[in-house]
Amino acid sequence: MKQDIYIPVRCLSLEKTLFSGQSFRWEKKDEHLFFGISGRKELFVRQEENGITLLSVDEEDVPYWYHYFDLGTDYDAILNRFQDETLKKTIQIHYGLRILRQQPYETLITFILSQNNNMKRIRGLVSRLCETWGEPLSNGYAFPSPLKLYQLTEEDFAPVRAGFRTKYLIDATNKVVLRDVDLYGISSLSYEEGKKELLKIRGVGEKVADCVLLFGFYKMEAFPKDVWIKRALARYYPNGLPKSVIPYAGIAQQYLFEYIRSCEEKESLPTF
DNA sequence: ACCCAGGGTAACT
DNA sequence: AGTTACCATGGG
Repeated sequence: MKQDIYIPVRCLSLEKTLFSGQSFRWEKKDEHLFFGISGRKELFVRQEENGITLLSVDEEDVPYWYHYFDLGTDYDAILNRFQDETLKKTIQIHYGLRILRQQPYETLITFILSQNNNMKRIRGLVSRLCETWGEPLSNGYAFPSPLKLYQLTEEDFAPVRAGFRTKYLIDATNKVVLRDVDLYGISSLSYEEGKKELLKIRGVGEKVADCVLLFGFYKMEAFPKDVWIKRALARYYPNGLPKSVIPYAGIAQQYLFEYIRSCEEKESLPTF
């Protein structure tokens, strides 16, 4: 039985959360309506005043999306730890931004594809990967499973047009399927041990590993340093982040990412 | 035509 | 341990 489920929640802006460069599988349908796919599940979701409405959703899928949007976490309590001037300003502007709890393999592959690439093109790569190798759903395509992509060749991925990233994608899938990398075991590992595991994959370095740990495993101390975050650190935190921020550095990172990217004085920023 | 993009690797000092 | 050219591709 499909039905609309309204869930009240504070501090959740779908617009900010879904288009903040952590997921590449969401579309904006109109002012308040969004459509996206996670794994093999599709969702239409509407922004409400004080919450969201899951539209025409199977009752058994509600816990999945509750977990995906991390609705059990009190974001106000976390954001209250951010008391320095810069972070307070980022929260003022980008309040409602959250970290999604995405699927590990999906996150691993999309962030391998993200390297030395821009967000618009990453969306294109991910969508072509799903269209080529993912199962068709009602309104789009599922993210292909590791077994589905296992033993595919570079030519099989040609339609994706991922360039030099294709061989990394292949290596990641091989290692996950053959258990050279125990991807799903990372859930029960510490941040450091999980990172060590991910770094076994070719094409996965510090930054991509941190993205996977943060967006795919919800390790909130992970702090991915892309070119934008490096600019923000150089500019606002030459001496590092405040102590109280460290345990939730990943969330601070996401706010800083949005903030520095929307900064109008781009010309004055170092390029790294 | 040129520069850059939610970087990583290999080959250098 | 810290730099640097190179990697495919396409948008601005």
